[in-house]
Amino acid sequence: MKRTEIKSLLQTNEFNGMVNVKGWVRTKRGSKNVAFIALNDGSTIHNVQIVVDVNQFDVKKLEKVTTGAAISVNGQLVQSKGKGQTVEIIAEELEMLGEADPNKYPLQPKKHSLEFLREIAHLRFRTNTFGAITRLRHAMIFAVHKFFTERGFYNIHSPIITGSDAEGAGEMFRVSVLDPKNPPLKEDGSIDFKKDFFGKETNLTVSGQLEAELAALALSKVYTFGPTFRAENSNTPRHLAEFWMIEPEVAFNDIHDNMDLAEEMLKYLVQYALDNCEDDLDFLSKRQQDAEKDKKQDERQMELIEKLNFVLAHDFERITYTRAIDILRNSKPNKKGKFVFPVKEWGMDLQSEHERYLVEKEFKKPVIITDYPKKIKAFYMKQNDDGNTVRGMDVLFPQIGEIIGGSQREEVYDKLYARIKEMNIEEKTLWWYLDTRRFGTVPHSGYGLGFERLMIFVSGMSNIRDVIPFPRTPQNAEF
RNA sequence: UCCUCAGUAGCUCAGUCGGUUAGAGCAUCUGACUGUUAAUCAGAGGGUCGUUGGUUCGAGUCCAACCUGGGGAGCCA
Repeated sequence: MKRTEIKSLLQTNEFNGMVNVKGWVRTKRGSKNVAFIALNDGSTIHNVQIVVDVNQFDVKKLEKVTTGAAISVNGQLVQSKGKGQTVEIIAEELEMLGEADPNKYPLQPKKHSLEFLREIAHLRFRTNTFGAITRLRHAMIFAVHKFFTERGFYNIHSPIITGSDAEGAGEMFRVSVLDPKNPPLKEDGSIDFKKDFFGKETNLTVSGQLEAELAALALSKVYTFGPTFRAENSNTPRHLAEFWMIEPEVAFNDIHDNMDLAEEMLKYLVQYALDNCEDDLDFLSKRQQDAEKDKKQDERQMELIEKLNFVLAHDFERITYTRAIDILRNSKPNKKGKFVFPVKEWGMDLQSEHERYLVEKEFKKPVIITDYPKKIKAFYMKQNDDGNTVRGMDVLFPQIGEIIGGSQREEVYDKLYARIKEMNIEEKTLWWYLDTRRFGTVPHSGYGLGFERLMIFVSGMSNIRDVIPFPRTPQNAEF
């Protein structure tokens, strides 16, 4: 008999005949004559209830039906007599697919801490929370491709192994096939990477931006969505060593078009989640509300779905770095000396306490900051006429901080070249990038969205390690 | 990497001023119960107190180092 997914079973209105369901047991409870099995197959967060007339089944077989076991059940689909569910299955045949010894199986029908579940990441898919996150994550991946496809973008697979640390975005993971104990050496004693696989030193990518720019300067609208690797020793709830990044790059777009695209995309993704993941968001909302109970009143977050709707309903605040500094300088916490890093002069980098203040206290909604001092930003950002600032933009979200970083790119060869020299970047490794400014260069813009940071926001989870199946962080690559 | 908090049963935690045989809830097991909703009720089993060293007549408790985890900071998306 063909398996029916629980998701479609629960939506059915037809109650005639047998069905087959397969899945994993969440709980079994009952009395002398009747037992109830809550079964889940991952197609939805909801379980289907299996009703078992204990007297019609082998006692030993039923004993093995414990939390975590996989079973297949044939039975009549009927309207439920009990409260709490509309339909249920009256079991006629029950087949054990895979037992789960209750004395060894670590998941119990009770609440587990997220820290504990991280230690059993191979099994945490089987919890409501991680089922919901996994389905939501898929929906967001799909929505990203849908958004860009609907707008005429082409997806680019930028290389994962790269030969240059072009962006200077962070420490890199080396890719090498040389014997680490006995590498070939040059005469001066340094490692001879000419003998390595690619004939040069190579690393895992820290960004697909530069390659995306090359494609944008031919196809006009492109985006990448791939894995990104940073070997920074970052230990925070917002950083991963391996994460997924979305990087659109658009020819002929200026910084304002870029902001429009970023805001439109974020709102599209949030709307898509609300439209397509209602059940999972409801669960995640309850989960979050539960977690919030332990926090102080003023530290509590807005309810998840309310928060998502709030973002949709309001325009992001767009301010320049200069204005941000003005606001911060005159803010109460700055005057009262509450900031760990007091805001004094123009030119300083904004600390996360400052970004937080702007987003959570001053504007109470997402904020886009533009026109940063060129000293604190990357070499490729378009220089303004004032000579001091560049057309960079950071989109700041509550709790997360920087969810998007982007800019209009410097398209004028001489200016870009001068900046490369100023910042002591090896121009030899960037000849191909510079070439695009020599042949048919045009203004263009783009940005990078950290996919897991988006997931934090949409799911209401507070730690980035809980929105990716197998997080890679310093000292942790177990699964 | 820095600051800070924590590590006690399968899980979540309590453990007073350093003092007898280290406790609870949940989970598990056994029994009871005619439809339960994280079922309920009764009982039972379950411990290298993160590791190593030190102080002490005596350490879960005090000290040191290390390991692991949380939160904050930096780096950034």
